[in-house]
Amino acid sequence: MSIGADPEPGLLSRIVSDMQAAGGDPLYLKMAQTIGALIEAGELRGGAALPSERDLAKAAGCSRVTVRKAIDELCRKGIVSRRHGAGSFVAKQIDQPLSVLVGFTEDMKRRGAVATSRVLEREVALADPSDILKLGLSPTETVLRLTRVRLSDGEPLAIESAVVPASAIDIPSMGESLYDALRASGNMPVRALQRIHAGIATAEDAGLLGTAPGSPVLRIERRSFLSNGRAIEVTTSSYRGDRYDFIAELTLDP
Amino acid sequence: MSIGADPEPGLLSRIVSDMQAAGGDPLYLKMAQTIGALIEAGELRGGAALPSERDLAKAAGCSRVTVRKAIDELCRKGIVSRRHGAGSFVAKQIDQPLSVLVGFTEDMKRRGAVATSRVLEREVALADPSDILKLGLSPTETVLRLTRVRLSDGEPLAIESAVVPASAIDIPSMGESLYDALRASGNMPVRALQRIHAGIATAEDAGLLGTAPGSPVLRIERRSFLSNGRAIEVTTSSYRGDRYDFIAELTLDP
DNA sequence: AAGTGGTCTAGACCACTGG
DNA sequence: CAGTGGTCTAGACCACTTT
Repeated sequence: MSIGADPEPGLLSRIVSDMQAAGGDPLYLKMAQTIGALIEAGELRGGAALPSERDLAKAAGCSRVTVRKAIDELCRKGIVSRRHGAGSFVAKQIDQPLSVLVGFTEDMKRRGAVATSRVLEREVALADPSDILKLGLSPTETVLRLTRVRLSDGEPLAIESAVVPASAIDIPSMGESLYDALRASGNMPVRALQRIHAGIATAEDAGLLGTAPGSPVLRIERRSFLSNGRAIEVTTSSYRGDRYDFIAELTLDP
Repeated sequence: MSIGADPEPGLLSRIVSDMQAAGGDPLYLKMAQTIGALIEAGELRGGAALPSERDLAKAAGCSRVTVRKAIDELCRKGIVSRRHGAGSFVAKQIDQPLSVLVGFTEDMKRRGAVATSRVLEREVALADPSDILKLGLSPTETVLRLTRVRLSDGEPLAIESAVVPASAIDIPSMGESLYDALRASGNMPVRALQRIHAGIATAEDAGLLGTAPGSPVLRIERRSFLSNGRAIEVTTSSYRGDRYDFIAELTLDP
């Protein structure tokens, strides 16, 4: 037997004992979280074998169906892969899927920078026709329009203009992060579509971004949706082409 | 009862009878395909209710677990959404998730245009250090390097340079489409990461794309991977900023 | 209260991988 | 060959929505 590919001895009991600690989640999620934590903590290296589904079920005192749901979850996140007839293994390349729905603040944090911003415009106004169309509003609704220069480690990186229905956030208590405010009011989007194209900085863009007019910018229009499919945010941004890359993941089977 | 939200009468028998036709796939996939086909054919509109899981199981003569797996599949693709305690419904906005892994030819087809190309360079050569790094090759391996101007409906849209290990395709039989060749040799990637940023056209770019030097371009570097995680393709492209948008989907939970 | 999806069980058989 | 994941069953109870 090739030792490297076999489940680490004692792994089974580690998983089961750690699992007791988890909260009120369903059993299959607890198991997925427990195994996921062991992987993220580096205790299970890439390529390491998980215990077999039957062993996990026996040790955890649950059915194999439940174990399968737990491993399904880990496969969905891409941190475990299955091989029919062979076993389940920790995925080798934990290439962070960077196409995750986050706001500017979190995006910068993930890139190891600190986000700040300078507000250019902040108003509550009647939705204009374009907002009505993109957000699916009624013509009498009001929106918060927030235009900011976004800075990364103190350097201007983007001009961002966000529009959200005024009813979706508690404006007085809102801080720097729009997404924190959306989350606080239970309106955090779960999905977004981005349209990305290349443009060149206008004189105004250049002044705000500290670049030369005619320099390249990445223009991004983001529409974000709640889990019920309702649009909750439209943001248009212009990023400095020389300082920002957008990373997208594509998959074969949608 | 609100008629619009109830399952269409006769729907159950439609699903079950159509299901018999499907091939050797597992039962849950057959059911998912059958329902998915009804939705794509427009027979089930957005918001329409599916029959309950118990009804589907009874009508199809299978267990509810199997029905749930079928509906899981449809939910994963985003064409059905569940509401606990209420039912399962056809998703309202079948906003095609456009961030699907396809080559230029298929991308243009989906946008309703015809793709052609003009080959600038086509050679089999030793992998250079950059290829070795990005594709994980050994220094003695050879690669196919294919540089083309890509045209959409006859107009230049992009300059694309692809590198694949020579061992991964049958070069003599290869046609216009690199992805067709990869598929034919069983090396179709299932996943890719794209790095996208904005740039401006050099004089050479401009000449090939038929634009002015200094006009905006979208520079895309794509690395594609097989299901076993091995890198199979690196393509760098420059798209005309005025004629191409990249569309990406972001989700909250990776 | 009735009906829905969400979780879970304790089995079973099949298809595949590996020694 | 033994062991693995892949599919499937016939139930059960819980949590939630709707009427």
